[in-house]
Amino acid sequence: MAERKLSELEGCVLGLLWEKGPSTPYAVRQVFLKSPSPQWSGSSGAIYPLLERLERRKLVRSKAHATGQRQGTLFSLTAAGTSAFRAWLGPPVPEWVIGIPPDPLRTRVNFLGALPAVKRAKLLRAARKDAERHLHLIEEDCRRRQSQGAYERLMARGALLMMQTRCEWLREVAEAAREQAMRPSAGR
Amino acid sequence: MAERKLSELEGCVLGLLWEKGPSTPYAVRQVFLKSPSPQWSGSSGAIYPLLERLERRKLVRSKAHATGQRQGTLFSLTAAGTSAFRAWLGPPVPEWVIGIPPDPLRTRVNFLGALPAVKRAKLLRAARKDAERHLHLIEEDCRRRQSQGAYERLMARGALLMMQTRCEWLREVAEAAREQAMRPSAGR
DNA sequence: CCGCTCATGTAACTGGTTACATGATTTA
DNA sequence: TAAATCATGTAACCAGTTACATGAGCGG
Repeated sequence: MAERKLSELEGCVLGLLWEKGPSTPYAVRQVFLKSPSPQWSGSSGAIYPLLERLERRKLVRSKAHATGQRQGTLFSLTAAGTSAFRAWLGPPVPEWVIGIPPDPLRTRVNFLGALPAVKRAKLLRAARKDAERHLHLIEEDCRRRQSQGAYERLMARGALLMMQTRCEWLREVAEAAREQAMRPSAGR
Repeated sequence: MAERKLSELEGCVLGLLWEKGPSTPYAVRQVFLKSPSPQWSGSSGAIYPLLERLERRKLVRSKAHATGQRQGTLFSLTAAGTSAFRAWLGPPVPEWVIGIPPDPLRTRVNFLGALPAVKRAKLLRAARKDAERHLHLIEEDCRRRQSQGAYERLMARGALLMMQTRCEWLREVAEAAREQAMRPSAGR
């Protein structure tokens, strides 16, 4: 035993195979490409080698699969793959999975003082508008998923709650910035 | 012009130099090492080469700096570095910065159906406890930052709000899972 | 039949990671 | 002075990225 542990993307791909059954690499990619919050590009350069890796580790098995002239490969979970996937899921769930994920917007807010007041206001205005728009996207995605399983729905709901909080927080930030600008001793 | 654009970590490091003034690589590392939500390891293998990169691009300037027998380098922002940093901050802020950041816990919830009910319950119990603990950490960090600048505080507040939402969401998930378990046709 | 999109891949690069090495400084 | 840890670095590795290549299927 003592196999090298799965990367996050590898865990996800195993999960997709579990969820959707035997799939082509292309089908796997589409899930990532179409996701509303794309944490991975879903590029072929990521997926194809990854599946080969998993096959070498016997977590996945491949089967030739041709549609017409075009030939491809269908991948499915092995028993070992299934249990590796369950182990990846947890428990236990590692610390860093529980903790708050990194957020590039938060770090930018940290440095907002580096901008002249005008740019700062402009940034926040744009950010709030875009965030609001993104929120609608997620709401829609959430609604679309009502037909799916309980946990898919709960995941989507998680994204929704996060995005709502994000918007409220941005409102607070913008408000604070506005107050800041009123005071004479602003700007750096 | 048309310089290659800054990575997220590069932007952060420039920001730290802006915030703290001339710093040694070691000092920069400490910020990442001590951060309560470590999105980067802050390893020397990341920071030293990064600063060299930035120096080659003239965004940063280095100065020999010895304390006693030990010699090191002090890095500071150049004018070009300052404006590159401001440009990185935005506006405009790229889409993916606005959108909800990826969250490994959310993806795990998506696949929760793959676990037997007992493990699922156990996972959620542990996750909620750990999340609650993490929340306290962040609350504390938040309190500690009250003395700092407005935007540092707002960043910390953002983290706090997110973590609170995370905890509430986890409660929902656990509740839904409990209901699920009650119904006879559960488990896969 | 021409061009567009679908589907399957490969290759080069890169921004990080972990692990290791080394000498200075502090502490027991 | 021996052990710990501080501070500075280097080297090998790696999981992703973008960019490119190729042929199938299909709509005009």
